[in-house]
Amino acid sequence: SYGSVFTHAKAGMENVDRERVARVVYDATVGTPHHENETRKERATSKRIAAMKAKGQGMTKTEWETFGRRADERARAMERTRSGARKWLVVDMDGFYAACEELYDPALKSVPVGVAAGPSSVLTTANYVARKYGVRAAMPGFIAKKLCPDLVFVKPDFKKYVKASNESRGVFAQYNPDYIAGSLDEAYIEVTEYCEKHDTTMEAIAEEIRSKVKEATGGLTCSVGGGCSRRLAKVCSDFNKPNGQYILGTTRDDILKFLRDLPVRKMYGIGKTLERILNEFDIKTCGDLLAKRATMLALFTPKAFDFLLGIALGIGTECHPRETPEGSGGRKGVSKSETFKATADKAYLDAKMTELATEVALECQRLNLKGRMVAVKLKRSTFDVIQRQTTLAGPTNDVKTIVNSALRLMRNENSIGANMTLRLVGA
DNA sequence: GCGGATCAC
DNA sequence: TATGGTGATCCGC
Ligand SMILES: Nc1ccn([C@H]2C[C@H](O)[C@@H](COP(=O)(O)OP(=O)(O)OP(=O)(O)O)O2)c(=O)n1
Ligand SMILES: [Mg+2]
Repeated sequence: SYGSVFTHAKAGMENVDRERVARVVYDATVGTPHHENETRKERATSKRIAAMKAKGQGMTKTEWETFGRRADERARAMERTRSGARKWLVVDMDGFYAACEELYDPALKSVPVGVAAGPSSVLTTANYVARKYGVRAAMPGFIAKKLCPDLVFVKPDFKKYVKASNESRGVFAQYNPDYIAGSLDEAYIEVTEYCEKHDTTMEAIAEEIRSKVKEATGGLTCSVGGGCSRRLAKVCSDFNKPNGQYILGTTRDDILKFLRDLPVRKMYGIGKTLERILNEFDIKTCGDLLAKRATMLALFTPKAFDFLLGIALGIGTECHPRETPEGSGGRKGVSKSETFKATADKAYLDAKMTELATEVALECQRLNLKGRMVAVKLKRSTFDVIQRQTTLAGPTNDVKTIVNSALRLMRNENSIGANMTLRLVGA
């Protein structure tokens, strides 16, 4: 495994013994179905990389020069759209679920805490005491426990998180009622007008917000990033985490200097796989990304190229999504899924699917939404995921229609060849 | 339109 | 012993 998920830098994990983490994770995981599935996916990525490299090597010098010129032209075109006029803040709570739990049980503050449904489930987050051991979100509880035997598990309690979230949002609304709620613990706030009207700065507002959020939530800390786009503000929110802030200057110079040595993995939208692909082309930082723009143009799709070039230049996401056509839409899906002890028992799987599809339909009714498509998700005991979908005659939130479609989709798969042993179903 | 894959949180 | 749940997007066909 290239292991980037559990070993790459995250706030509060700068001094972690990464060798030890990698070893413990590997020892606990090697040979398991989950690990087999991970290596299968990695092989697929290797193949993808090989195809990209072959494409690059098959190109003539002239072709490369053309890509170079075109990439430069795209960069110049993007530069013409550069604007440092907007002011965005991103607020992100520190160790959110764990910090909420500490409010209700202050004794947890001094011990390592992981928030998970159980030791064989994965952690939704860990407090900063636990992070020193390499314990973090998305890590299975039993591995976290190996890294940190004193780890205390706390079960997630969403009521607490929704309450704290609402309290913090009350603060954000004071600066812009049209703030964008990312998740429960994160918000994008455009303060361009507020700064004008009140003759103030992002720095000052960030200080205020941090103080007011702490007050409003009864003690939760957050970190704030600021910049001239949502993308830059977002990456800055992590820069001085926890309980810190970083405001990036808004000139081209400020931005390119900041990006030059910033690992690409820090940017929203670049995950473990894309990081690995970029690394194969000797791209580790956003600065590398800019330097290798010709390679990017030659090997990635136009959309992916634009995305990467935007990251390299620090351009894009300056405006409120409301100002763009795509951004103004509402919710696009409702789903329920559940993991259980793997089984091929058709009666059990049918009952589970019926239960979940019913919940989806009722949730749609509650939200006053109708769906044009029903999809089911099946995860085999080998961890590979199968999705099947069907487009309905017309939009519906009728329980019978949705349940029957879901059952048909699942049974159809389950009748092909041998019965599947499943560990998860969803609709 | 469908299915696989990736990503964020 | 054991690896979550929800929502979204993109790509290739
Ligand atoms: N794989 C994940 C990641 C996060 N979360 C939940 C729990 C987190 O508390 C919350 C916020 O996610 P963050 O990425 O902001 O992480 P934290 O707030 O926990 O820590 P940090 O201080 O790094 O922001 O979302 C989750 O359920 N599953
Ligand atoms: Mg957070």
